[in-house]
Amino acid sequence: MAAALAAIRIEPFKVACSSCNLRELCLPVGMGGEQLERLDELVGQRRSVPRGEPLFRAGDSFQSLYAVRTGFFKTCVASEDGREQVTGFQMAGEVLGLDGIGTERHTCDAVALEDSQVCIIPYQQLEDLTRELSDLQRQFHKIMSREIVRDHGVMLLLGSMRAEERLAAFLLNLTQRLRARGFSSSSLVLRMTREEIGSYLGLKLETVSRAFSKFQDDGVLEVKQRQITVLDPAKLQKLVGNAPC
Amino acid sequence: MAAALAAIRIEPFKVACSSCNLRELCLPVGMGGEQLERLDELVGQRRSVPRGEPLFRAGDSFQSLYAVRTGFFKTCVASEDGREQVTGFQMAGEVLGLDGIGTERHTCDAVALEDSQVCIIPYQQLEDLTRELSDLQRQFHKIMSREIVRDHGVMLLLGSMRAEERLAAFLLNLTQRLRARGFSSSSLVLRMTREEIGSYLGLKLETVSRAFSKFQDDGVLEVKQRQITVLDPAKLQKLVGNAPC
DNA sequence: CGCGAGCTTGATGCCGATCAATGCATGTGG
DNA sequence: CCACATGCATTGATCGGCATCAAGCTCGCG
Repeated sequence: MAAALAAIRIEPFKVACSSCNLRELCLPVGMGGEQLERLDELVGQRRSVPRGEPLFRAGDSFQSLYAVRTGFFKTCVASEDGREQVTGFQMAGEVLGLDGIGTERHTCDAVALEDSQVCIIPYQQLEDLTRELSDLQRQFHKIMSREIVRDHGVMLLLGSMRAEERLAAFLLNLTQRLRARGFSSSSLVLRMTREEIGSYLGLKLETVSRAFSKFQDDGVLEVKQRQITVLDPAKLQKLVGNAPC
Repeated sequence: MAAALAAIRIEPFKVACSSCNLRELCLPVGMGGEQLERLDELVGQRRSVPRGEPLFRAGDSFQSLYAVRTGFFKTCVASEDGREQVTGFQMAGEVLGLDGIGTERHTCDAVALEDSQVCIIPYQQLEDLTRELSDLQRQFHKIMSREIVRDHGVMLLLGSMRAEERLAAFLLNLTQRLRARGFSSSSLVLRMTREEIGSYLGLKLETVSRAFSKFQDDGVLEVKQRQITVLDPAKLQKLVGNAPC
């Protein structure tokens, strides 16, 4: 109970989009001057989410979107009969909670995979502000649209790729997003378990593990538990899409 | 060439959302009076798309969204190496083209599965109007959000269901949407081939065919080519989600 | 130090892919 | 009007990739 309360503590101090180093990746893309000031008024609070704790759960009433400031999240949906599917992993600058707009309730769980912080974006106020700032409106719509396109990519992966192709595509996607944030694209630490990767990719954890081992044997990766080094990015790229059919 | 020109002919006469019998399913949900008039100004043109022809293709410049007025569409994405994945089937009242907002180019093909008509919703003008009409803005955001939620559902299906569960889930989804449009939910004519169903569900056409035959043997369905009758909806419902694990 | 969560690796089995043949409806040209 | 072509669907036989079951390993942590 105490832990649950701690999990939803809200940071009282202000954070400014205008001084955030993620502004080129996040909601403020392409905005300047006065627009950024207006956005600063909107996004006034952070929230800390300890590792393993939910930011929100399916069924929760929808009030806000969240921009990841630091840390790493997963989102997962469940069917009535208890099956779970990880639908995405989110890192700094990415937006969480878009699923809640349609029904005014969240439809998935968002769980921190490490100690994280998010910026709270009150949705009603965001809608009000996007009616004034067309650049913000445009950017918000783009974020939603890209989420749809990303989901289509995952469908393609789940519907037509074999296990090793899926893992290769997943790793390439991760390294690409890390590079966009100024991190090395050849060395990364996975924040999620094999089981979570497997759930995302529609595979069992053993299959994920075997694929990692295979990539290591083939000299594509070095794998030390969650510490991954990409030795041969070109070969990894080729592994995605040498269709057998 | 003549056929291509015919495919993009635009109907010159006006159609009004205010008098459309799909308005409770489409963009105008929850709007009345003056708002509907404004929407009528925006959505002024239809376009006919003959069976088999694309409404748009991946790579096309994005200008408009489309609301299906009559007919039936599929959307599909392709990877560089030529694999295809059907990402959805759209019927009357559903919106096509949301994928294009993010990059200002369409990222998937939308193809008519029967002779169809769509209403053209010029995107720039829609953005302008949503800045004035908060009800329209809200509804538009809900449509995008629900598309995201729908995609998550497909991921769950592709990532964790077995063949027969997938087909059962697909059929239940179809009948539900048909019922919402006033059609019988026990008798339906599929507008897509077994191969297209298979692509959507991550299965081969033979597997789809076998699952249909199995359902017929079990007395759940009557299957005559594309004419499907649901004999036992409860059993169909149970087929989704008796997880083996 | 020992426990437990997470990871690796091996052996086996099953579901769905693949290959192949046949059936069925629609349409077309002689 | 029939012969034939064509596209789609069904069904059977076989194969392979991934799931499943099981055992041992690694590492962080109380």
